[in-house]
Amino acid sequence: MIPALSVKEALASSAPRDDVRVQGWVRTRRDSKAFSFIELNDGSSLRSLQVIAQDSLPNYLDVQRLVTGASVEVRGKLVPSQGKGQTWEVIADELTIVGPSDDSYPLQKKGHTPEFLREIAHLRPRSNLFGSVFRVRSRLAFAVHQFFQERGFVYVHTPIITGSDCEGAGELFRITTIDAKNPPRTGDGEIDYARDFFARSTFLTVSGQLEAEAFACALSKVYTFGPTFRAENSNTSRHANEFWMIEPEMAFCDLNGNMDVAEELVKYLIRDVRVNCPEEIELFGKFVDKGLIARLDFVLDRPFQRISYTEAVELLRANGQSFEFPVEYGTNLQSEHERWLTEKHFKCPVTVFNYPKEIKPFYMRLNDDGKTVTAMDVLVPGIGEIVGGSQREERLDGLEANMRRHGLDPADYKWYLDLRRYGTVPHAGFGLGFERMLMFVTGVPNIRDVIPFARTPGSAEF
RNA sequence: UCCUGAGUAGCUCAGUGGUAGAGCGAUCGGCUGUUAACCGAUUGGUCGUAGGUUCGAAUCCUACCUCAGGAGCCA
Repeated sequence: MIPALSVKEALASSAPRDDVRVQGWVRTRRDSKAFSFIELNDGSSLRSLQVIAQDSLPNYLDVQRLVTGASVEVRGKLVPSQGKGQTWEVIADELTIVGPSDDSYPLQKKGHTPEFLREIAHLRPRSNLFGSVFRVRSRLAFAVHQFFQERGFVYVHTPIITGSDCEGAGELFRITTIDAKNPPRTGDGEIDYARDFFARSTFLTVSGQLEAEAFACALSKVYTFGPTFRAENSNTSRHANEFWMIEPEMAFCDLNGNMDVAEELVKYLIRDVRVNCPEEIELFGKFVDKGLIARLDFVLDRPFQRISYTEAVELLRANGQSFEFPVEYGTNLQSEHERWLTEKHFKCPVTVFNYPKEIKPFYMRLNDDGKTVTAMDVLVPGIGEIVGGSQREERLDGLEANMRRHGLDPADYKWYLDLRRYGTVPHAGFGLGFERMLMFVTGVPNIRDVIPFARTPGSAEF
């Protein structure tokens, strides 16, 4: 049997072919006098392949009953199309109905709302929009690895199950094999996790950063790319409880180097998708966000705006713009403030750095002013924070002091402190939200629509 | 978790106290190298759930559920 051709390969053909085999799902079918047009899609490309099924086929009556959603295999000739709209089509010599469908198939030829498609998450990749989103997702993940591998970074698989329960990166999902109906108890009646599976409390990771630091202090430049779990009851278009995060960590690197890599990475990813997913980006520009392509190109063309937290606060206050929440030094910037900076004032991605130490986690390096730490956030229009990172505190005394100030016991972080005890080096890293990056390059406004099967509060059906 | 809004046919929606509607889809027929085809007919409903007000509720009230937008948390 001849090998099957993907729809993408068939459409890219440079010459007619006498004998081809294609497989896929029927997007739509139209009857003509003596034959039937079938649009065949196999997800290899946004476009479908037109198949001509003539009434001379022995199973033509069955072919005429084919409805959207059915799967078929076609053997025939790839020929130049007589009609407009496509260069190639397949004249079927043999059409096998692999799996029929029926009128209860929920996807129609017409457009559906993303909210409806979310309810049929198992079928939505068969739509143009979601097929495109997930092809881009695959390409974007590849580009992430390409970026780091080209630059000599080592990919590290940090653990999914972790015992670090106080990183300050949000609520955690507990991992346990304890019988909820009959848990072991300590003397004072509390659940005794020392008798749990790992002989201690364990959780799904909220960040691979601490482990990545250990590897950076050995392999110099590393990155992680994997799932992350936060048990936050967040109900927004840009939060999910399971998401993927990219976390580079670099030894002998300071805040400026960190900001350079973050900016380079974001631009690299945009450029890669622009070049390698042109049809998908065009679709998003047409049906999802009319300003998408102009915005992506604009971001590629100019440097990100860099501004210290202090300068940002001054700028926001000086502007006289009335905000719902007041701008005050020492508090986190509100979403409306970030939006104003990226969308109204600079109209491009903005990297804000050197935040007050009170509002940032213990591991960030204290600046010489004694008031700020080397934090940096990359904010992008429409989404807000897409990158969060810092130069890490590499001085043992300083790190221990930070821990105490945050109410943490240094004894719980012995291995992490060892990194400062033995051959400490300045190092820095950041986290890039993979889905947020995907939202940015596709223009898709809801994180639930860039994850195959999204996990959000009250929702884990699929 | 808080604030706001919305749940009516498979989908998108109209219907503000008096017989449940349209477009699309689907089905059947016609026409046609068609391509979000076209023409005609047919099909289609616990009006989110449970209470309440009223002679009468899709419509007014209460609670709950679900979804969306915004806020907080952050990636």
